[in-house]
Amino acid sequence: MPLRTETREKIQSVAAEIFSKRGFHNTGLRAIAADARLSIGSIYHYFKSKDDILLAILRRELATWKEFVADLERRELPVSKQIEAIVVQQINRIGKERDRSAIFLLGRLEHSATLKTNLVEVYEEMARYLERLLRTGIERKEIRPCNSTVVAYAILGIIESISTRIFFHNDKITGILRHEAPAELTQSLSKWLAIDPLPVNGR
Amino acid sequence: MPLRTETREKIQSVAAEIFSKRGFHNTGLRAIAADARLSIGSIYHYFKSKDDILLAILRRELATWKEFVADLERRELPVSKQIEAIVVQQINRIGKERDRSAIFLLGRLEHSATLKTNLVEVYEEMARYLERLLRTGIERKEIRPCNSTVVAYAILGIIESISTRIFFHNDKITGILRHEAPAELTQSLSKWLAIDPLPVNGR
Amino acid sequence: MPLRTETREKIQSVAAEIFSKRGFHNTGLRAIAADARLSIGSIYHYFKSKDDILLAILRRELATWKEFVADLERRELPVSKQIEAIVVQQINRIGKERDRSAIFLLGRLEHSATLKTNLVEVYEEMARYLERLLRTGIERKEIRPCNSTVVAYAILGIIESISTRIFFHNDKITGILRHEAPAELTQSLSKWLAIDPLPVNGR
Amino acid sequence: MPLRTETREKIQSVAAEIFSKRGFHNTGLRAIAADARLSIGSIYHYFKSKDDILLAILRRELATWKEFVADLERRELPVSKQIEAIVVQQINRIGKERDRSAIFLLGRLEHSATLKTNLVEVYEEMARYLERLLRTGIERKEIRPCNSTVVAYAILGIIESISTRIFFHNDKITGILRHEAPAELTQSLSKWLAIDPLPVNGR
DNA sequence: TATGAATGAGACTTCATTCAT
DNA sequence: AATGAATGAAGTCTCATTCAT
Repeated sequence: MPLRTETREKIQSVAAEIFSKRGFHNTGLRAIAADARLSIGSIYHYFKSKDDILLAILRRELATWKEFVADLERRELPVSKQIEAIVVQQINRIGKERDRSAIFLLGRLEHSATLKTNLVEVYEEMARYLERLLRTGIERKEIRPCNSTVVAYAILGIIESISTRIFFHNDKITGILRHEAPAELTQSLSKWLAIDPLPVNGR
Repeated sequence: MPLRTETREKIQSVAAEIFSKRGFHNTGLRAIAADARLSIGSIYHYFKSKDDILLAILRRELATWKEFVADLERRELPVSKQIEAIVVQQINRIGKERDRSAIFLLGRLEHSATLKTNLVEVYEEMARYLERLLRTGIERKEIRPCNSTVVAYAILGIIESISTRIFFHNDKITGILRHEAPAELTQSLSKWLAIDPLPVNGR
Repeated sequence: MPLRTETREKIQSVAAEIFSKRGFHNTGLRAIAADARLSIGSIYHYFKSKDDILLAILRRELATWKEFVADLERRELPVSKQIEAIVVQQINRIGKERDRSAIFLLGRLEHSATLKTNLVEVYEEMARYLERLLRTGIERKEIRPCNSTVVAYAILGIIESISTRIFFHNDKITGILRHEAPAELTQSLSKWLAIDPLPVNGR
Repeated sequence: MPLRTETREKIQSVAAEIFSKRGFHNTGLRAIAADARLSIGSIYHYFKSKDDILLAILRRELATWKEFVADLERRELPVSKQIEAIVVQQINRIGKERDRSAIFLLGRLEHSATLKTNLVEVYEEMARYLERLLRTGIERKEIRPCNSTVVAYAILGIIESISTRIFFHNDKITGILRHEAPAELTQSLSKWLAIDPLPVNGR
């Protein structure tokens, strides 16, 4: 018999999947209840509102992200490797864990004013994290001096765009992105952020 | 007395602004009617449904984009300059023409299944265009060989991410992005896509 | 074709009748809509919520009451006659204008916290009015000195109790109350509030 | 370990308090369960429905009332003293025993059609009792001839109105009513019901 | 061309009640 | 005896759309 926790997680997973695929407003509680094999009423034992479900999903996603980046830091990888790892990991997760890779898909959902703050905060928190990472890399001269704010949002945009494309389609391009994006982006990022070679011999 | 066309455009502009800001589902026809100083009934003289308004907006946006890129081609700029122009122009439009810069904001709106196809097509059409452009650049040896599909989506993601951030907020970061993103991204793209220097003296 | 105002009044009257009879919480919008021969949705053109309907009813009732007492004052009746008139008129209205005699039936309805304030205020306003009237009577020596606060609430209670009994039943007692309460209460009030006769010749 | 009976009484007391304060429909079983420190399920061991709880409360209140009036009769007080005692005692109980003074507050609660009969019966039973008492007083020439039905409902209304005002508020007026109502009403009732002095000398 | 009252389907949510444990 | 997860009916409310004027 499912424990409280299991049912809650079930609802969250199911909702994450449907929200990601169809959007928040296009997903009725009927659909969530049906997929979770529960009555609509039951959902309200576990979440106090539909908004609350989305918030729980986002909190879980954010926690996962934080664990992941904390782990990267602990391993004391060079900054460029950390960024690479973040990009590659997010892209690889899409499709493998559809219900748990929603952070980039949900963050931009249409939202009530109440939710907006929370959703935006998740995205902003990731941006702040990347910014700090970039600045550290610049200080340590591991990457070239660049505008960390601009580059942070650019990197998030890349992840989001490619993740979304993979998530929502299943065609030839999906395959290309899934298989080739990690290598291409690794190379792109390395060129993008590489320290400029010293001019050997100024004119 | 406004002509049919003017009223139609008015509705479109008003709707583009509100859809962008609040989302498609969070925007009722009442709100559009109020902002356009029209009755709800009148809107149905110009558009056959709410979905239809969104479609019209997207078609207009796509046309604008096509004109813009056609112009770039006509001027026979080098590929890297064309890409640069596309990125910079989109970012500069945000905030200046809120009601006409919606393409990147609307493309990711939650949508009914019916609309989904159309919205995605716009995004895909832009991706296809960038892909072709990149391949041309590679052929002409103006940019380094890269996976044009991956890079195309990456560039769209960058534009989208930064545009969105500028559009929805008005804080210090907004300022940074607005003023510094064009230069930073120009530089980033140039490094990213630059032809690898010939190894001076192969081993 | 009914004007906006007529429909609004229709809803109000219908709702007043049902609320009075069955209570606020036991009355669904379905019932109001059905009795008003309208769709549920339509009701929301005229009232922004179910609470709002109740508020509108109370405001109308209070206005009626105020007109009535203002008229009494204008006619410069002695205080005891005014009180008598108030009591008798309220009792006579019950049954004649079921949809417009709701003030004493609605004031004590179960209510949301939001409504509570408004509902209570109506009742309190009537109490305050009676208090002032009693004090005036005492000053003018038209009625005996008494605690105007206590007596004001007592009079309201009498009206409420008898009105309610008439409203909700239709039996022998209803008839007795309807026909005999005015005379009995007139006499009762006169004894209750009469100036004590001077002891002619104290033993 | 609480005995069945103690738990049952606990539920009843808690429910009486909340029903009185917030109303029947505004009180969920969750609230009762929480206040009684019980699970919702448990409540259904002691009462077969929410309605049943209210009925039990009313039956208890009615029993208390009957005991009280039986005691008055046993003491063979004059009728006017009995009425006085009833009025004063009810008013004094409010605030002292919030959970057991509910009869006048509950009697007018909104109720399902099923409950209506029962609730009304309690009120009617009190009215019948007062009527009989008044008629006895008239027969015994202890009080003036009056319409016992009308006066019975009037007295109930007075008690109800003042009790309610005390129960739901806590302001200056609450204090006035609590402290001065017993004396004022005692005096009022005595004047109201006093035997008319014999005309000394006809004509 | 323009209006806005009217509609009805469907949204989210609450809650008394049941029942397996 | 006690629990609380699960249910499903009913509640209030929103909104795109229609249509008589």
